[in-house]
Amino acid sequence: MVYNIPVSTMSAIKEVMMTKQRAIILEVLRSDKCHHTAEELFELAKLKMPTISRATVYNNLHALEEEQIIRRISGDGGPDRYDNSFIPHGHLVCIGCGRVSDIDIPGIRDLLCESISDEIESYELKVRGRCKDCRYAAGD
Amino acid sequence: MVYNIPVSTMSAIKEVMMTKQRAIILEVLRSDKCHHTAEELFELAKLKMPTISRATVYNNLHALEEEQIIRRISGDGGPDRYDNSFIPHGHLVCIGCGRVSDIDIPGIRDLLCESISDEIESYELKVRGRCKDCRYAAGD
DNA sequence: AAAAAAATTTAAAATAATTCTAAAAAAATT
DNA sequence: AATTTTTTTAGAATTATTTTAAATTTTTTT
Repeated sequence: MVYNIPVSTMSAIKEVMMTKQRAIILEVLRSDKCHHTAEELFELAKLKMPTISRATVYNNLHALEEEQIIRRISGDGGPDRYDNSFIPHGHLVCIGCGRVSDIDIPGIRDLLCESISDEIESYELKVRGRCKDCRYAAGD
Repeated sequence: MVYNIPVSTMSAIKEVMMTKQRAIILEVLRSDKCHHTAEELFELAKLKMPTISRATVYNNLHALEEEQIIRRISGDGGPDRYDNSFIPHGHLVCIGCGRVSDIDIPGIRDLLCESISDEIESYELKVRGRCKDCRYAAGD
């Protein structure tokens, strides 16, 4: 079986090989909106391919990051997490339940460029506050 | 010698003991605008007290963070760094020289509160771009 | 299609950063 | 001054990640 398929989501950074393992890792990454750790992704990938190795998960996560397909979110105490989108956006780390969700902050890129009077390469924004679910549960 | 002095910079979170070690760690943290790693702070503290232990540096950094005197900046690949201010503000991670500097983004807190329609506890913002020095060196 | 070369995967060892532990020391309280 | 509490210390343990080198898979060359 031949897997030499250019990865579709990217605007041709490099011609990239799609192995079975890499396909599974991407599939798992895209299967929910969660921001999983490498270890979690390893466990989830194992359900689909029990022989997959932890190092392969790390290897591919690095490669996918390099190829600008996914983005690493530096861990807040715990291990790093991975976002299945490369486009920078904010993350809400819930002080209630601990979950990490995406938030869109319109106009932030321009605001940041203004602040450093230059173009920015990317940004990482983590907001600590309560997520919608936790606010609702608290009756606000 | 008695060190039971409430820490001045905080709005009384808890009555906190000021040991020699803790004073040195704070002193080192405040001696420059750099955002040092725990290991760097340990080395700098050793210059002032050669017997200080690495665990003490970690202990105190955690305690100071808990007491809202300093803030931990989660490491971007490397180890975590510490900011001698507790007040959230942006950090510019220079893609040229790698240094981490403070940036002020006016109005960001309100923008973030709007985005999650709630008060926020804090935020962490890392912008990847070129610092003033590197822009200057490049002739822009 | 076979052989050779290149890239990827694997399992395990190594490393880096941080946390834990238990005993010693220092400080606070009685 | 004796007791209790807190902090420090050095080293062991743990966690997350990276490295290694051999095995496997895939691609390229013949």
